[in-house]
Amino acid sequence: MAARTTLKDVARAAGVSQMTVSRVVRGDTVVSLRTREHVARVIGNMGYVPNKLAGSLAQAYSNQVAVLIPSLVNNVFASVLAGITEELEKGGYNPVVGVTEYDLRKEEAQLISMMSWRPAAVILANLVHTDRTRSILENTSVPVVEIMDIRGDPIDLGVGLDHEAAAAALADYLMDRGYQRFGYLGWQANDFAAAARFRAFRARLETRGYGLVAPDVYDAPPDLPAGKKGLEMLLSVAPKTEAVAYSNDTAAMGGVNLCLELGMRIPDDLAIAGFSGLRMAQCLPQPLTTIRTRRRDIGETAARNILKRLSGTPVDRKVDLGFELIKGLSA
Amino acid sequence: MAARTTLKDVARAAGVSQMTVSRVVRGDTVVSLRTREHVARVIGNMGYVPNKLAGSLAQAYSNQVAVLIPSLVNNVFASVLAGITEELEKGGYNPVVGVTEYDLRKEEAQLISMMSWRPAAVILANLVHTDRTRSILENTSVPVVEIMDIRGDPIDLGVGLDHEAAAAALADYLMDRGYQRFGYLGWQANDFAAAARFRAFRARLETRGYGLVAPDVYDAPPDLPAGKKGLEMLLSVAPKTEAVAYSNDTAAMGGVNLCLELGMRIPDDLAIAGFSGLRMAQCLPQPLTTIRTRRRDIGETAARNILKRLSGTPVDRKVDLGFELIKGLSA
DNA sequence: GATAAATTTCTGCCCGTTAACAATTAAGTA
DNA sequence: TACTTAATTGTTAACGGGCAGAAATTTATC
Repeated sequence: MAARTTLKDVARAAGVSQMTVSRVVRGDTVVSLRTREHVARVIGNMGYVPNKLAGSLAQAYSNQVAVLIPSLVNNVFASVLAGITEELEKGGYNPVVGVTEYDLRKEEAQLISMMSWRPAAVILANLVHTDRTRSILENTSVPVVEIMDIRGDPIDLGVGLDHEAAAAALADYLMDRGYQRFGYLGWQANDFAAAARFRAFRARLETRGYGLVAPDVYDAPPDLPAGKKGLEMLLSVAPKTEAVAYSNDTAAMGGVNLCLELGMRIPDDLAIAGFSGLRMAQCLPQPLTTIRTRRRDIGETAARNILKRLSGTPVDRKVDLGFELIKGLSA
Repeated sequence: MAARTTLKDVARAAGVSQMTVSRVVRGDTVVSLRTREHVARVIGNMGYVPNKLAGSLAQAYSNQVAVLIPSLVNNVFASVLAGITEELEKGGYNPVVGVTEYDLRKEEAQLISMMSWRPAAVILANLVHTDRTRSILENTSVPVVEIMDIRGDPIDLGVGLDHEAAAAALADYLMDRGYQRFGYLGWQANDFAAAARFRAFRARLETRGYGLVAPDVYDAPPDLPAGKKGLEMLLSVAPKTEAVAYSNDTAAMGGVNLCLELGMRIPDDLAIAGFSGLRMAQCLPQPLTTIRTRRRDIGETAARNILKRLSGTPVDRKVDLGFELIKGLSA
């Protein structure tokens, strides 16, 4: 409503120079205690809020960190973001979130938009980007962290896990358990990490002489209803399937639900495995067999490494947080 | 790495004036097509990204919208945020997200931090805030939307539903179905909307002569495991409970799971109701009885009203998106 | 070729803040 | 008292672009 009060206004009201007010705002102790208290009081009375646009412009530096994630509704990224947010806050930084919807074009557009705010760092998912995105990231002077997937070379820093190794581990486990006829249900053709898992899973089966009865990658959000429908379709095509691996726990829960409805026993009639290790899936009547990833940790580590880098501390270029096979009762 | 390229650099490289480049960047059609294309090409080659700090500073205007939500991990807010994000994008605005963790102090701190970026608008949850927060919001000239709960008077704009009415409707439904011994499981004492639902639910029971066997509001994230444990505790205290209302679908699913494990039949041995209408809960073997709220719509409407307001179109001060009682098979 | 219309440039000044340097004041010392 | 030294406070010039208005240039029209 009212015209914003600026440094100048405060300075005039307090009878000091703008520079002095600026110093007080930033808690610079060179200002004498007396003036500091005086100015602080005036600031309080006038309800002055410093303008970071101007501040950052002058400093060529901001406390905003650009975060580009594929989806917010996906619990995995929500956790990652929660970790990022919490850790960044400790260093006085704020995340600015952009959602890419697994679309590299949108990622690029979002990145450009965010770069124009001169963020202090960039966090984004996976290692696959458009040429333009790469070029921008390679030429920026701020830290860049690529999270989730760490196969391959990060542009600057990387934090995550080896999705192929994880998928292979799951395949091995299922084969070791004696299953022979496998199905795979994955979604989002452009979720590169998920796609990599799918390929690695199939490849591992093949190295041991097995294969997929009906490999399928649809293009729909991998949620519970999709998991249910997907399994229905799979079973209609390949009714003798013994074990189904899902690209995602939520979808796997849909599969479990379908079995409950159809009266199929898990894992005897059909074994089901997921990916992520959502707590929720461990609360099913039969805890889900799945791969636990350290989502929150990934976010925290990414943020922590940014803080380190910004403060000049050396940082590991690549952090593998690993994964854990949860041997549930569903497979 | 390289010193940033600025308008001036582009102008020099393209052999035109800064003003012309500036016009091209902003898509001003007064520039001839030829020059526009030429300059655009140079911009592309040089990887120039305009500095919005400078632009916004000059214009006292930004395209960032501050969004303060209680939690990201909670699917409800993730959906709301998805709606906000998508709709804001259409108008060329970007959300800057802050998480308050249901803490009014954090909300205040986040708000102050965000206001210093001169956002074009503010979206935050519920109508309860600290005095300082209220005062900041009342004195700002930008649109403010309070979402989720619309009982009471919004500071500027409001979009959501009447949580008390929703809880009362659920209570009525359960009583009409003939249940007599009710339990309630809610979490997060400082989730004001949830608290209001709890009170309204209990109040409605009482107006018809019923009551809660063991009212409980814990302080933990209301997720599936919590819903399971909560029900365990409730049943140990009040084994004869006939119907349990949860403050949240996710937690309710935990209750359903416990019943499955214990071999209790739903709704004969125990009726269960939730709140939110998550799609996931409709995929259970027995779809959950619950209240469907229009989460995504709330986000979209909030964002749309901001766009309207910013473009000078008149806007409804308060939008009630209502709710819908889903008569599932769990109660 | 003259005149009007469409483009493009130029020149300042402003946005609100900060870094670097300069100036002032107070305190301490010989 | 004069002279250092340290502690404070002030001044100036960016930071990168936007906007305004007048002047200069090019292009189109008759």
